[in-house]
Amino acid sequence: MSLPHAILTALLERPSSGLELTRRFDRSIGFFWSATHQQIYRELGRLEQAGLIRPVPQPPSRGQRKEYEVLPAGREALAGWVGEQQDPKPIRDALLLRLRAAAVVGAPGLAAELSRHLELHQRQLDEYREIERRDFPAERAAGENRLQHVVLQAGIQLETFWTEWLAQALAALDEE
Amino acid sequence: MSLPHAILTALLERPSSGLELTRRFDRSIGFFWSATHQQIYRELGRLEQAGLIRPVPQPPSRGQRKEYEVLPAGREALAGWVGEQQDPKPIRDALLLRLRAAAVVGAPGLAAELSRHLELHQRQLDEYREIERRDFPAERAAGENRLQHVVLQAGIQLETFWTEWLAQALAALDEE
DNA sequence: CATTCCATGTAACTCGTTACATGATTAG
DNA sequence: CTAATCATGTAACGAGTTACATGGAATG
Repeated sequence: MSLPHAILTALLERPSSGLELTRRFDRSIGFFWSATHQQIYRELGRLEQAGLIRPVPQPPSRGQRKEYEVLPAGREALAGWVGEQQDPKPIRDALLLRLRAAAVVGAPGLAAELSRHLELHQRQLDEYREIERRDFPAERAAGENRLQHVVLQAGIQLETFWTEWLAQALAALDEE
Repeated sequence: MSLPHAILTALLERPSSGLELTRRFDRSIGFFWSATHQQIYRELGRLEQAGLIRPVPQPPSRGQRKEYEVLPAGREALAGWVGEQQDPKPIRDALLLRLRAAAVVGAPGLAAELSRHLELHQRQLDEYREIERRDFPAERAAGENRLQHVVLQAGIQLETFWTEWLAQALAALDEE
């Protein structure tokens, strides 16, 4: 049950319409919780139904955009969720599965696929590093956005892991 | 569409009944692709329907266990899947989301939760290391199970990342 | 013979994905 | 005026989860 809370967080950071949310779920928030516009509209409906958000009364009418804001009940629901106990999800990765399958049925073409993934992860890593340079310059490291920085670092370290591991895996595949 | 291929891989490694598969999905295979017995039985039905596996003719009747084995068509389907292009899934992690939410609504109790996760990941890491020591002793590193070892190393490195990052996150949370 | 465990399933639901629909605004 | 794009949705499906059902085998 994370999507509604992802949306509540996003709306607290800034009230938005469905499309704006969709855009934001392609960038910052989407870096660790992605969602399509279909999911978002469905969830906005449920959150409004549940009395956790409401459409903000509009400046006379700009097209048909519907801007939402979080109600006090929504903020409380989010705070409660943040404090819950939730066990980490076990790893679920198709690439690892494919490597294991390759050990049984052979691996033609897998090296190319690993290289491709390596490049994709490298690109993502570069993007995160760029964001870090822009948003968290070294000399005000202990600011109020310590938490955001730590979240970004998780992304950086995860992508670093993938690039390093994929290089290892390629080396191992070479020796087959 | 990974579950059917996970099952095909498992059955190629060793023909099994539904319950045996369930057990194996709690251990080795489950370390990167978990599944419940309900999922497994449903998928076994589909795979049999599709002509990719079949129940192996039974030694007169041992209870009601139904053992399955992979047919040639199943092996081909698996080999094809291994060679496909599949983009890596973006990160989707509720804990990172909760940290971001905590930056907005506050974080009472989050430190305790991070510590708890740290301990869980540490335990998982220890388990992987134990498996590595048992199944991949140093001096025959270049054997035929190079690929299995590389998969296990992914698990080890991922858990290592989490333990290190959680320590950082706890430190950051402390300074709030 | 009652209970527990083994073994295989059904049913109902939620979440995420893919394909499609519809009306309003803007650009050429 | 037409086409593109903005913005909000609906519908159908598949994968995963949770709760429950059923019957045989083994144990006291």
